Amino acid sequence: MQPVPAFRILLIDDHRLFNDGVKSLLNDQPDLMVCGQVFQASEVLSAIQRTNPDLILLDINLQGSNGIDLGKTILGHYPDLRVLILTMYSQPKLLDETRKAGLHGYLLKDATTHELLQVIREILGGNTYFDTNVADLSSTADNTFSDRFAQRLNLTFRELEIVSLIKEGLNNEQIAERIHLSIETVKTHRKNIYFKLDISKATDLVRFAIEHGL
Amino acid sequence: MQPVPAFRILLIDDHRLFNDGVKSLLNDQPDLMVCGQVFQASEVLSAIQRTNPDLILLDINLQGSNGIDLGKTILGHYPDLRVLILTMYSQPKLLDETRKAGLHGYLLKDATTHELLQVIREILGGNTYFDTNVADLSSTADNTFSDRFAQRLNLTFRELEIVSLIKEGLNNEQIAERIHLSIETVKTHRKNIYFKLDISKATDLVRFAIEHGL
DNA sequence: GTTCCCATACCGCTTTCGGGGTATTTTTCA
DNA sequence: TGAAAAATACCCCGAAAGCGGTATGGGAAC
Repeated sequence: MQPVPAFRILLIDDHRLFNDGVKSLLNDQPDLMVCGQVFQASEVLSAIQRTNPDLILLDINLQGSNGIDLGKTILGHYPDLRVLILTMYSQPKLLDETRKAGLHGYLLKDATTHELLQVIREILGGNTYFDTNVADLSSTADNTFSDRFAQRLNLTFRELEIVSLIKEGLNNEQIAERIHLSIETVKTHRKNIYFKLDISKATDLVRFAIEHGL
Repeated sequence: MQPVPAFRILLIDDHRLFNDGVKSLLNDQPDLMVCGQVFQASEVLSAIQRTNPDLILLDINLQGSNGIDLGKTILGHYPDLRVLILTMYSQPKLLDETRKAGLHGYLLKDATTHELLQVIREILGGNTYFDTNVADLSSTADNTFSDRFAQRLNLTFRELEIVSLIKEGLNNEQIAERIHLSIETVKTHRKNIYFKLDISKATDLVRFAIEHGL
């Protein structure tokens, strides 16, 4: 019936409806088939053994564990498997962890179906894909984000340092202590940062910093 | 072609993949059809007018706004519409809010497809359905991401609303205007939020909100 | 039917932030 | 070797946030 065997995909997501929905979407594709669905982290390894998948779609938010660690575990046992993280979390930190864990992709759940299919085929073809919508960094991120943003937004290194500390929740006094400056200097830097980013308060800065992975 | 016209269903969920998945599931049913998909709260009313649905499947966690309020608004404009909340949040309080808002159902996203179809038909038949699996999660604090729920569960609905507005960058005055409260009340809520989350300032809150997808 | 929680609202007081400046010393680099 | 940019530092002042209270009405819960 199937002239070329389809790629086998295992879905791991404790949201059954999402799981079912993706299954339905994927099974519409002639070259892809869902070989199994898992709703709990504990069942993953046995399901892999049973269903022999080529690719695993893995949610981060699993009951009892987190998807990135689970992905790492899976690769430890089955190094040839491809693993794509599929998540609602648009967090550069998580994307970074995913990359560092050696997983093959990170896609947001608000991607379109078309994007999902593209990414799946990309990964099955041996490439990786890390959603650029998570942060403004290209898929070939070899240099630090800071450098890129420093240039783009004309933030100096000192300013970036202070952005980072503000993001961490330090106030002017704490920042001054931490990097051995006068509070007044910190305030000056802060003012300059606000001016350059065209914002007016710390909450804006935190949002900006997190959204841009600073 | 269709001897009996199918019920028309409008999907509102900013997770496109979930949206597409459910669409695919529903369109497999002869008596149901997805008449439209909406990814943003702002587009809902015009989409209803355009697509003339019988039932709306509504996520709670829409960017910026919240599904329950949106559902209430929808019923205000279209009282004959049926609205089913479809959410990942297993919170009795939210279920309760849904019921009080006069919406017709509350189903968890980890329901099975079969359950979803059953519930949809139940609601289209004039009944309501409120998921009995909605558990008090206060006891299950085990995995990495449970803090997202655990901590969030301590926040009341009003508090969550204010968290969201603070995250958006509004100050007390603006929040007070937006949701028609006294500034003093907003300050009180803010204090309570800080206490519950064990933080002390707005930047901490923004970080918390973003990291936890609020 | 009383107790607890939530949402509402106010007061006073202190600290921090944000916006307006100015100014000196390094560093960079053309 | 100069000019520009970066880093440092200070002043004033008003606005906002944060912290300590107290209080009341309405539901929900038990």
